[in-house]
Amino acid sequence: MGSKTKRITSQDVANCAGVSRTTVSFVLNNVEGFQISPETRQKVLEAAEQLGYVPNSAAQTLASRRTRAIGLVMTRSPHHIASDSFLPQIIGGLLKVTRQQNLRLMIEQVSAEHQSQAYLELARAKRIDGMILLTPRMDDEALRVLENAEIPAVLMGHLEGSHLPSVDVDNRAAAEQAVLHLISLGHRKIACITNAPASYTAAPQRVQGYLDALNSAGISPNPNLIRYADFDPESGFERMNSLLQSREAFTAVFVASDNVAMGAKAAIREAGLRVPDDISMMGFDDIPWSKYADPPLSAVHLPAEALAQQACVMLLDLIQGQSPAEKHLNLETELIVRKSCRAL
Amino acid sequence: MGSKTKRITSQDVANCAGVSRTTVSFVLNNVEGFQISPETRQKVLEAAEQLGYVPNSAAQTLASRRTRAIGLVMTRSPHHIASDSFLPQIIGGLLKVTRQQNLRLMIEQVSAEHQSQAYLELARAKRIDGMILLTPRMDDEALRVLENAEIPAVLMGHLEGSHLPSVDVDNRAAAEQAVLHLISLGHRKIACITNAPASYTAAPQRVQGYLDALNSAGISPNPNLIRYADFDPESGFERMNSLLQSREAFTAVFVASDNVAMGAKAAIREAGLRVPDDISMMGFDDIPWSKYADPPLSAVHLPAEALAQQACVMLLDLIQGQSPAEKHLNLETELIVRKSCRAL
DNA sequence: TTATATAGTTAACGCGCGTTAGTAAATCGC
DNA sequence: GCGATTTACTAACGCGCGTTAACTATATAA
Repeated sequence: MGSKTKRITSQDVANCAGVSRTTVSFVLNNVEGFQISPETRQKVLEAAEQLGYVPNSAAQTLASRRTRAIGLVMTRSPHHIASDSFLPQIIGGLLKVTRQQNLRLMIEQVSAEHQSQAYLELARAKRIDGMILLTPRMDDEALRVLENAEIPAVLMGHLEGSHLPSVDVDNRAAAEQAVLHLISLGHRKIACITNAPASYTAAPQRVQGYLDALNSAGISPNPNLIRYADFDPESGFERMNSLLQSREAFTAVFVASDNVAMGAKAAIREAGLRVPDDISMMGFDDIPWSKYADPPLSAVHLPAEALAQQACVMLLDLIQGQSPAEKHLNLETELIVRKSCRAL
Repeated sequence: MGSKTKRITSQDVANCAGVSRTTVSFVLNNVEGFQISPETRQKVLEAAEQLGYVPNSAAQTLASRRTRAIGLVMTRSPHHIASDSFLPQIIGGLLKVTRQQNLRLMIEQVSAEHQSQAYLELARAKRIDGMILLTPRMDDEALRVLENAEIPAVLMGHLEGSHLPSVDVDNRAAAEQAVLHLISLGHRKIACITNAPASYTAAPQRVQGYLDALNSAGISPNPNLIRYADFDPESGFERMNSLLQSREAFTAVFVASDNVAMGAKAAIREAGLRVPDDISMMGFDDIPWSKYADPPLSAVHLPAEALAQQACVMLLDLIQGQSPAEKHLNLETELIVRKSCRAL
């Protein structure tokens, strides 16, 4: 355990086992097509075990041109990341796959300023074999560059007109379903607070679902009842205050993010109103805390872990040169009815 | 932008600029002690820019023996990670530092089974220059191995008897302060639900603070009022139910994790009781949602981002061979009084 | 004028490993 | 018993870069 022990290389293992380094490599990597006698194999494995040999991954990468690592790339600021109630589920889902496939997971945050270069450099530097892109923005020009490059990448979310493979839910349909539920309870004046600014694709999609639900019920949408939030509870708090102060009447609100909904609910409470007695609330995402909120929040369940896992699987296909079975995978959502909506 | 463009190496840059590869390396890495004429430097920079040269990090690592990457190592299961309301703050804090230092961040999850090897292999594989260890467990023998190895590592949390540098808060004192606040409001029958099983160091420390507060107020602790939760809201829900069903009387509860507290609060509500009217609740961590809970949760504020940043800074010192200024850094906590505790 | 320092640059080695082309010995067919 | 095959292994190259030692040309000192 001394600290001056030299690094153990495959050459050391070879010497110890009395074979060549090539043989060590063949044995340890289970290379097909080369015959290794059982006793030689055994000797090598024992030597490696005894010396505590761990291959140097930089050398492996350099020689094999594969890093065995993938990147999770986020475009949001560290501040927003800190209150992202969704991230743990994503990371948990990714870790499940990466551990089982013996991959490493790298977290990258690229800022809006140097996006155009960031993606490319990430892959060109060969730190990762491919990447999963979180919450893409429609105005992200760097993504266009990615499409023309040879870099394996999977989108979590959907980007209109992009050929990048993607994993997503049908945001529009899910939002429509949620709002239809409110309508079925008798609500007709329904407000909407988005999850994010309009430049993030999911936001307008969910708004569209909201509008479609209203239209299909013969309710003409009131633009004054729509607010665009910005991911965090603070923004939900503000937007709800804005709605309440607008003096537009509404009996229910569809908040396209549970995280934002937490803030919105606080604003309702501070205004002396109650959920669902005065205002019914429908969320979106079904984060782990929604179930324990007061009242328990009805919401569209987003299969976050499954999304992450599927994205990871697709990415692995891409890395291995196979185009994935489905280029744009849509996972199922589910409407979870709890106690935040009441019938009129 | 063709996909068949060969990788651009420093040799290409050298050829393009009409100099040697060595000169390219000197210019691009700003190596001291070698004089490069301004015009040569300029030529190299232009060539690199024009060709879109991005150094291959595997080759850099192999040659320089530095990865410019650090790892965040968690021992908890992917399932627990998914509901960790704390993780985003940690990652956000780390990203701030790593971006500014041009480092990469790797997320690792080591399972309890092969812990003993895991830490060592991580570093020996030279994927990372050092690591930050989250929520260490007291019975983690692999950590002992780390201490004797030459691997830069910083603990987030404290481990009794470990010489590993650490960043933490004074859990005992913070918990004591929180419970003293309850006592000052007149509570004398105070229950306690921990954040985690006793094997995670922070849990017993916070319990100790709870006990110290009671003792200093001349209240003899009731062991029947203590429950050990398991990180997530579910466990909080269960433990609170267990407390309520025990028929032991209590007017307040100290929950040593806001995340757990959310579940506990739901249990109280489902039992037909109210916070703070029937039971006052004091949390710990002050996660971003506590402020928006109903009622807003009083809690000890844990400077999560700052903890992450400090851990990162210490780790960088370690990697550069300097022992950090303070080996065991304790950051300040703050008692945030909101509306979940009432005076008796 | 000769020795010496300095500025500017490069040849060449090594980091640790994957992999191809090849070698030597054992086995086989007839 | 001799070439043809199979079995078991290895020498040697290259991945792309950092870095040391050396080399050339010019300026300075003796």
